[in-house]
Amino acid sequence: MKTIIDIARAAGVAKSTVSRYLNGGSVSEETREKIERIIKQHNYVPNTFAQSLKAKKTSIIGTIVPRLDSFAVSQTLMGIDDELRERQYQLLISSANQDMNREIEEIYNLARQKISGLLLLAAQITERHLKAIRECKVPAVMIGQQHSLLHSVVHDDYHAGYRMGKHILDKGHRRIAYLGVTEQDIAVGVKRKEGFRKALDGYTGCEVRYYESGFRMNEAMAAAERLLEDWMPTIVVCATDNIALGVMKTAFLKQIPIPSGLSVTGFGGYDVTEIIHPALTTVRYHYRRAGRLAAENIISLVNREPVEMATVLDCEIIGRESVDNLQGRII
Amino acid sequence: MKTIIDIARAAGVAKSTVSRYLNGGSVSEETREKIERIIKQHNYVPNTFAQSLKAKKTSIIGTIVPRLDSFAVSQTLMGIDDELRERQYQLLISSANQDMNREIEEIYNLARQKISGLLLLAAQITERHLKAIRECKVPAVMIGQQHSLLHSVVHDDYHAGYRMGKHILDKGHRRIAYLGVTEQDIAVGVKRKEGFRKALDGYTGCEVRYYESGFRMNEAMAAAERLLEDWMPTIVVCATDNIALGVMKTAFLKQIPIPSGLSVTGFGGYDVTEIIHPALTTVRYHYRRAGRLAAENIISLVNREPVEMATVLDCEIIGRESVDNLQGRII
DNA sequence: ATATCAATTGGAACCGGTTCCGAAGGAGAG
DNA sequence: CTCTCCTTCGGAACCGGTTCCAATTGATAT
Repeated sequence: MKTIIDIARAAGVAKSTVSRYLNGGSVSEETREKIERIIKQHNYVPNTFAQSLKAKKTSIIGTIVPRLDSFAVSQTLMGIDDELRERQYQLLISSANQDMNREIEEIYNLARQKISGLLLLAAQITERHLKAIRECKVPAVMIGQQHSLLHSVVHDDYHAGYRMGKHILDKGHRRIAYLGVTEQDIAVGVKRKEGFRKALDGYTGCEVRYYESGFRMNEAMAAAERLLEDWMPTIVVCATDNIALGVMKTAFLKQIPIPSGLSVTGFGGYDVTEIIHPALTTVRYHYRRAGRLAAENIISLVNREPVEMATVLDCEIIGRESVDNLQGRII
Repeated sequence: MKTIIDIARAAGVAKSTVSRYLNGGSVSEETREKIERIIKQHNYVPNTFAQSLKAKKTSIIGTIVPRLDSFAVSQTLMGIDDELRERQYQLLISSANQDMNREIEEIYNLARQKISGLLLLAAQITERHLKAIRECKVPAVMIGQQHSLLHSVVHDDYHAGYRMGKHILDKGHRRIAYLGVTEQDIAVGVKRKEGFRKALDGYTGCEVRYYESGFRMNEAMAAAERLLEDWMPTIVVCATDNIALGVMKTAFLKQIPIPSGLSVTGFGGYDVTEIIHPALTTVRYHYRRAGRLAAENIISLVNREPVEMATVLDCEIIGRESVDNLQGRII
């Protein structure tokens, strides 16, 4: 591998001159051309370590994700990748594999690699997260969750819940089950439910019951089992698409036709929701755009430009076949 | 940030001694303890750039993937991550975003970062891939595709096809459509089909027709449309789960009941295939294990240990509801 | 007591860049 | 013609580690 000294020698100049050429310092037209030619000829590429060693930082943005096998995560990553690539930053992905301790570990780990910014996709932000970010003195942007002390790019979960509430009311549903998740997850467990509750607020002649499930399919199926034994609503509004898929599966197994016997909705806009039959009514989130925006914001932070604390992305209802229109029967 | 000199001064030794302590050289018990205490106290961590600069390599394994939003890819990555983490290697993921030029670019790019090994998930291996790997002098392991000049970890696509063929014959199907993909993709386009063909070989009273589709859902739906207008088989064997999902969707839209009106199968063992209704008969591939093995192999290569050129993983049929059993009717 | 040897340690060079500083040379002003 | 000033360039220090080599020390063998 060629070094800057080889180039300098071949060009008959000092290595500081080559360095200056590379970094846009003042170099005469003549030497500029000479160096350029020689660099091409040897196809020389500067050693990134030597550069980073002196500079004490890199152009790497570290991204910690809870897991890799999730539609939301991979879409978001693609958005991040798009933006970073255009802006000449490197993306370093690190999976915490659903383990919060590892999330914290990875923050320190990435800091060791002198990443210049951190993007964090996490379900919860704890004191330990904050401590790690503070200690590492690394600019950070959260995606998907909001926190008063951190910059973030979030989806408008409250409105998503609200719109979903209005949507199913429009469709004539009045016996409603809401299958949510733990309130430890602010975005999914609290905001969506609050928006939903608000939409139904003051609606008389409307019965709503709230249930809770885990995030995984099999937990959702078990929860659906319990729910449907407890009560028979006309619709189950699920806090995520995965939960909705679990409910649908349970309904199929119980020979309950969807949507005529039971309507189901989700949140997320996952690809599969369109593929399955009947297609699932859900809320589309703009993951990819969120990733892009987060990448933009972290770059701004790295360059010490001002960035608003929370960037909120809108989302939209996608009405599909999994919700029956009861309007006719009710009137 | 503390440097090795701070530690050396605080411990009253030379920095070479501290370095020796860190790298397991000969250090007396006494100084060992002293240095250990001081390192903990300052919580010092060596600068990775300075280390890599001298060592001229890293403990990073670069992985190039064609895209991030694929079940197979994310599962494989998780397997790679598991193994690398255990073995103290770092994983650097790079997405080529379905663009082959970018695959090549990324090889050079990763080489610049002095990765010590390369894992490559790609649909095709061209001369340019080989050239890049050769030029960068980086050990590489391919995943999912085989090539005579490169180490690889592959799934046994031929047998997968063969077993699928036998399976549907067992179920009594004799009017069979095979919906494949381009033969540029050796594993998916050629191997699966060959195994399948072999299974049906010599079976009299059996009509098989071969069709081709793209990899994406909407291409699959269009292909299914043409196929079903052309001919009405009892089963469509699809080269991937995604294509199978497209066929199922088309069947639903055409009001053809599955499996009583048409059976469908896929390859891949994607999660969704179990969730949908009816659940899809498919072949389960061990992506995660493939990732792990590839990681193991690349580490061996990095350490100049011998590794067999091709590691082949078995896969298994998962018979589910999307295939009707015609056996009774035929007898 | 002295020669031999292994274990331990410090000093210096090195990895491949960046950056500061001062010198050289040419152009324009007085 | 001389004095500034600006542009261009080389030299040297530095970033934070690793590693080679030589020196020191203490123990063992002779």
